[in-house]
Amino acid sequence: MIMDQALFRGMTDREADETMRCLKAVRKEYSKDSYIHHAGDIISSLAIIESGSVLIVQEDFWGNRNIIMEATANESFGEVFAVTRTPLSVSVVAKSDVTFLLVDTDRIMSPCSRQCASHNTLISNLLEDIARKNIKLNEKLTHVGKRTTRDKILSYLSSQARKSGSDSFDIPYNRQQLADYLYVDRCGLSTELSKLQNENLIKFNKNHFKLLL
Amino acid sequence: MIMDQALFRGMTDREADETMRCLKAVRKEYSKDSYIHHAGDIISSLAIIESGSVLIVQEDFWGNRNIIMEATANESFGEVFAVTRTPLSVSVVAKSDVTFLLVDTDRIMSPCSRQCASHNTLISNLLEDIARKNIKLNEKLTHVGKRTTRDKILSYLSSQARKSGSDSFDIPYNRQQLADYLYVDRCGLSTELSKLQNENLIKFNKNHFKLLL
DNA sequence: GAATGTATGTTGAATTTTCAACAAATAAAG
DNA sequence: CTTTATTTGTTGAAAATTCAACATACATTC
Repeated sequence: MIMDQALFRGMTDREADETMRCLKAVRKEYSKDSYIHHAGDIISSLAIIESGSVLIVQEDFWGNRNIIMEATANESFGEVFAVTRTPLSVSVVAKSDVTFLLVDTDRIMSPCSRQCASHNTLISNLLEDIARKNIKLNEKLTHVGKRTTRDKILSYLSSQARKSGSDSFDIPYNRQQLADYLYVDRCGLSTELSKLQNENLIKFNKNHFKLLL
Repeated sequence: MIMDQALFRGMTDREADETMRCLKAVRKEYSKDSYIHHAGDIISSLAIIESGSVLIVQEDFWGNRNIIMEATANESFGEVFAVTRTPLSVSVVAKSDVTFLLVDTDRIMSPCSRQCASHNTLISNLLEDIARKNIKLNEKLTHVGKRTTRDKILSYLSSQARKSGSDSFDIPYNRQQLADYLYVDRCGLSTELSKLQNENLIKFNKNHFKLLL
């Protein structure tokens, strides 16, 4: 269902459909392993995945390849590059056979002749999505920016405590996932968590944590 | 001049002024060291600084204070939190006496009665700014996410090479700034750069770099 | 051009992180 | 309940980072 897509929040299925037609969205198909975008390309459309999935990959000067993330059905990609017309710093590759809708962001941003209300909703949703991603990135950066595993942990736990509004809360990651998120070694993470517990700064059990003053 | 502000790109001074009135922007004054926003607050307006400057600070559970960034005249703050209505993860403090314009983001996002063209420009600019910030954050994260100083450097230099479109380019930082950006020790950075040069992977002189195959 | 200041590079010791191998606890499957 | 798989914790050695102190190069000012 197309309206499961975040960009269509607050629209009925009919409205979403109509908006896509009004914006002249184009359906594209790519077969597994083919390149959808190459690093350096300048794109003018965002893509909404209908089926299949894509990999966002980065290749450095010496050819080392790195998977940044995966996007799958009902997710989108390319928004920020399309909106800013910045040359892509990543490539996009079809992980499986994939179909998606391409929507020109200029068309999204300029008012349409029929003044449809869903058009404004779409713009709001796009802005909100990007802003939300922005907050997440900023947050991660403040954790990751700490020099030691200990400080990364404390920064992360502080922020989770604030979000939950309590000094006692669950985190959405297991140890390996938390280590990946903070860019540290899982063993080092476990060790440091144990130390923090011994020093009575925190208490934890599985993914439930409590901060102590 | 108000139109020096990024959000007013493409508008005349008169248009910018008119738009601000149309959006019922409110002028606020805060005196040095007073809190403009507290972490946890939910805000609905972005702020455009007219004079003075503010500090975006973060305080963790144990009370450690950390300056994230500074914003000064003609810059703005609060956009992403206002747009998403996410509780602030930071506080905003007046670094000096400061005046700014508060603009409600709901009003920005909903079409105004007079259908002014600058209104659409404003929305575009806002979206573009946030998207651009997003790209910067993502980029930094891919560098910072590497585990070793060496890999951080190579990731950063690769991306600069791509941006410049050449294997030979200047970087906009001195050593200390680059170290800060990559969250590493300046001495370690210098050492690693020298190693890379000895291994004939790169050549550099001051802030000019060349990547070698 | 001497003196001062700033940016960069170098070194070794102390600290921290990673890595590998394994132990213990918990969950899932038969 | 037993077996198997998965997650988490622990340890010590190797590798990398930080830190402090200093050397060198370069630019600026008087």
